[in-house]
Amino acid sequence: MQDVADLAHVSLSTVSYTLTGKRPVSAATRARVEQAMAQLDFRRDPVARALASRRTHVLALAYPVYGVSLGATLNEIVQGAVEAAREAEYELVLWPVSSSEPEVLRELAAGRTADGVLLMEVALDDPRIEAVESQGLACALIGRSADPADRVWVDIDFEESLEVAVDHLAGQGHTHIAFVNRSQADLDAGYGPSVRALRAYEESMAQRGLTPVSTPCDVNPGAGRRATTALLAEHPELTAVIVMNELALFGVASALREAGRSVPRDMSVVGIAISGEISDMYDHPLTYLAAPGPDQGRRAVHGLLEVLGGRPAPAGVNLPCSLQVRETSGPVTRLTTP
Amino acid sequence: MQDVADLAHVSLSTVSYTLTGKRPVSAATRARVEQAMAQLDFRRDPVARALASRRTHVLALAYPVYGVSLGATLNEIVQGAVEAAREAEYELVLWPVSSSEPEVLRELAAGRTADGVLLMEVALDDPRIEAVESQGLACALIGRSADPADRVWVDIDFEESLEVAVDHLAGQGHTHIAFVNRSQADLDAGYGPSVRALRAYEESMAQRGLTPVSTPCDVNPGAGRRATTALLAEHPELTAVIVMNELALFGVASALREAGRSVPRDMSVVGIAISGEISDMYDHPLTYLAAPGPDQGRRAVHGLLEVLGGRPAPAGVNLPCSLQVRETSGPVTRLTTP
DNA sequence: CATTCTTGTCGAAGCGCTTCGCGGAAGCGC
DNA sequence: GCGCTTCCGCGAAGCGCTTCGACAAGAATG
Repeated sequence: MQDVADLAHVSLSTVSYTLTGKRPVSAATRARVEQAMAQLDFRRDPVARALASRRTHVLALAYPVYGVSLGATLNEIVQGAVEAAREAEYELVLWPVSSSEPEVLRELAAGRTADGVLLMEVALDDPRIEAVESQGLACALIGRSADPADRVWVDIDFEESLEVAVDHLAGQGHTHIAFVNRSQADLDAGYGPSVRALRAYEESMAQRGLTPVSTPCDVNPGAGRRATTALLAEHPELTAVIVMNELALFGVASALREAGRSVPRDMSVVGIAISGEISDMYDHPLTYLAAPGPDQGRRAVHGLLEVLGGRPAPAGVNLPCSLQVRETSGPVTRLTTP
Repeated sequence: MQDVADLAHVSLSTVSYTLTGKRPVSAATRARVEQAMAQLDFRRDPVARALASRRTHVLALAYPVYGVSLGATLNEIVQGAVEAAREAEYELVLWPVSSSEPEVLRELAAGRTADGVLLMEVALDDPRIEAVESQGLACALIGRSADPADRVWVDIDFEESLEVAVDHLAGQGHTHIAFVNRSQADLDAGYGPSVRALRAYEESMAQRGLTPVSTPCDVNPGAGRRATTALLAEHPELTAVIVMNELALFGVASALREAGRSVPRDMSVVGIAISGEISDMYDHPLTYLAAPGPDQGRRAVHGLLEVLGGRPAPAGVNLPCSLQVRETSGPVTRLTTP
């Protein structure tokens, strides 16, 4: 940095000020400094900068490496977050921690190698929040906690999503619509998405005078197949199924095939809160409600930056999923005998 | 740190030396210092430490966030790496970068916020290697490059794995064994695992005078189903299939079910280089060659630390997969008519 | 007993930046 | 022409550590 200053015939502090913009620098000086920096291929040292300014310009995202979700949906969020961070000249790193080991997260936060932390897959009562905040770091939630007041959070509007899905199917004449949720364990743990989606599904059905039929389902194709097979056996009158479970979707497909139900002639399938990438992997082009993945990541980062900037903490948002009508949903064409 | 020194009646540098161990400190002094640290709940600042010592004590793992692999297998590697790093008092962070954007990686490396970088899913000619090394950072490869000489790498022994798989099946009387590989795109890109596994499969078959039958297959259940269906149509004499494709496995299962082939009575299935978690998700307990995931991560970290420590760069290793015989493989029970 | 090591500790000089206080040079009104 | 403010730039003091040279003791050596 001193070299740059010398070359531009200014003092070292002036170079710093042109870089940080924290004090005015005349256009002429700025030009000379920038020229010198380019000439010397100067890049300021993030470590020294962090030490002097007490800001690392790093945002950490607690990345759940334990557990078997399909990367795609998680990674869309990461991608959005990375982009948003990059635009704000922040660096985003992933901290590999399981949600069940808040102490590890606490240690990481104590090191203060990041200015703020993004938490994904937040449970209703998530110990990680306290772990981060106890170290004085800002934190933003992707998915929301039990008491989201006064905190930055970004979540999916499950209420609306299920309403839209049910509406789409009901509008096509379906009256027997099932819902395949995430695992029973999630439900028991009070994991937001499972709980809220189930409730929303039941309400949407009730409003139309329809009887809800739902089942929890582990996140894997085999479980999806078994759950669907069981559902069909018990409720042969079903003509549509809503699935909020990435991996189970594939099992649903095979169960339907085995049951001799063709899609969408005999049976409509709608995915909830999944990424486009998953839908592309499906047998037929899948009708689904696209998760606002990248946008979630982006907004969470923005929220976090607001907090870091000392601005009033913005409230949380529920982002809508957008309905993508493809080829797995259609009007009822075969009358079922209940 | 000065507070600790005062409380222990020693100088600041002595505190530092008891922490780093770079100079001898008498047992008595050490005890006093440690007591003082405990009393004050002192934790040294990683940022200041990094600035002064030019060592961040951080290892970065380039984490491929684009692309749809199933988290499980990737994450086993991460877990192993995290543990190994933690044991060595290093911190492991994930840098979210796609393998197709080496410039991003170069920028990250230029910031020198990590001492070394782990690269996963290395292609035969991977531009990321140069991107990292050009910035003077050490790097270790998980999967190996075209010219792995003089570099730290950890890979899976595909040669042995396929030999073991073929041997296991041939030993049970199978003579018509197919191989479902990863995508054609991987094969074209010269992605090590696909290429080496295919070659190894063909050699193992040839050695026994058997005719190899293989197919590339995109990494998703639908593709797996189609590939298997096609395989069975063209080679009805098949009685076994080896699958090196996590997601396709599930499609293989449905295709077999649809073709009326029961497993393992009519057909044996063996997974290659997959994690236990995936196998658990399979319909029946799957016979598979377990990827040495955690061990790969662990060894890569150790290798990287050796290099950082200035020790002679250890050569690479091919780690074996261990055969886990479960219920999807068994002797031929029905004679096929070719 | 003088000399050379060894061992344990200290003070001070950085690491590469940010930031604070200060002051010179314009620009302004009267 | 005088004080006044405003605009820019400078020097220096850190940020919280590591590390180097120096230096007392005591141990080992001849």
